[in-house]
Amino acid sequence: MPEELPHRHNEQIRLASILASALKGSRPSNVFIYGHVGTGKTAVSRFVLKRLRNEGSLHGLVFDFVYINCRYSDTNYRVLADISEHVGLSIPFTGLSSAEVFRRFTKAIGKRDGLLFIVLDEIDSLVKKSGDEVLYRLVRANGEGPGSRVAIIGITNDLRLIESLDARIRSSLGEEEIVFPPYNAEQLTDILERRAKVAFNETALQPGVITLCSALAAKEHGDARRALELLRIAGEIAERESAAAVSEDNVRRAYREIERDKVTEVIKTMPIHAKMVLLSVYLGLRDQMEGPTTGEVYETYNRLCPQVGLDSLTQRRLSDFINEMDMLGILSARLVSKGRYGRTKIVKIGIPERVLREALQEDKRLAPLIPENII
DNA sequence: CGTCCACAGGAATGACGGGCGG
DNA sequence: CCGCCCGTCATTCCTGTGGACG
Repeated sequence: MPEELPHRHNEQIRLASILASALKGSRPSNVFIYGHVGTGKTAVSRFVLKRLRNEGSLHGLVFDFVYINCRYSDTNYRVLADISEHVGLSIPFTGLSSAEVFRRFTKAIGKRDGLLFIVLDEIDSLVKKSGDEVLYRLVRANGEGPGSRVAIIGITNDLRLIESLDARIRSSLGEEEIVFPPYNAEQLTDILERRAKVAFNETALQPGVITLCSALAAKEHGDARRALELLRIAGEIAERESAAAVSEDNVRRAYREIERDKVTEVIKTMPIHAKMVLLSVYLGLRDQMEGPTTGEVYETYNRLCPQVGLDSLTQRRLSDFINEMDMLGILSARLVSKGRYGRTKIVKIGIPERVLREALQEDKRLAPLIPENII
């Protein structure tokens, strides 16, 4: 991790100046941070908070912060549990009512001094899945009792998130807003060059490698994390082949490899019914170029299930699977109306066929169902 | 211009595995 | 051990709907 965050100076200043009122002893505004993935939202927040904590201790003030990634803690309960554990409580992963956890949390925090910053990263996945109840509670956690107080920093990739929140939360959480613009290709190049200076020998990168990495990443909303990952994987590929230097071709291979690994990992960990749905879509694809409808997928799925000794689920459940995989980009489902002949979704595979086959083959239970020949 | 298809997707409900305090 | 509540997964029942057909 670098000591500095290039091209994010303005954002650091902005966030710092909002939070700095804590140094004067008052509770800083809650902050909402917007921006695409890999635009440095998380890094800047952590950086600023760490410095603020240090600065605070110089002035005899106690600042603490919890970082919670709401993609993994995506229920009210888990968010509360995570925060509570941070302040020294031990909370079982299930068993308590969330009201109880919240009560314990407010009690514990009342006994502490200072200010607790709660960073809720990827807050959109929490709100989408579990609503905004926790947010409401946390926002109101302040007035209750003396002792320490909380300030909330919400981070989201979804720019429209705040509209979907309850008005009371909106006004309180969105007291301040910061938007992180994506990095452009030039800035990405600069970031990569700084990092490459540390990570690679001077001659280890062929000309054009860094430019290609940043160009590929710039296409994906200026994702700096992706750019760095590309460079690293490309380096690993070159190393594996004991090449003298990383080539542009290595970068392109890294690009494909990253894509593939991400997808197979996701598919591997899916429940078997989801895999069966995926396979059904794949088989449906073989007959028609347009891709099967939900109904057709369900038919195939129903036919397949008994062959592996599985009870089939309902079509309602299956359509949830299709939607989930659509969100993940494994499938692409398009809502079409065929007028008199109904309204359905046309489902297609969103990943290279070979990748899909390999991922499905991993599961011994459905391997026998996968046909030899390709479309 | 209304009908009606083939679903989408929301809401309520229930089974299940689990932890809690008492 | 009990009664309670949790999250997760799944079912059942339901209302909503874009647009070709008649």
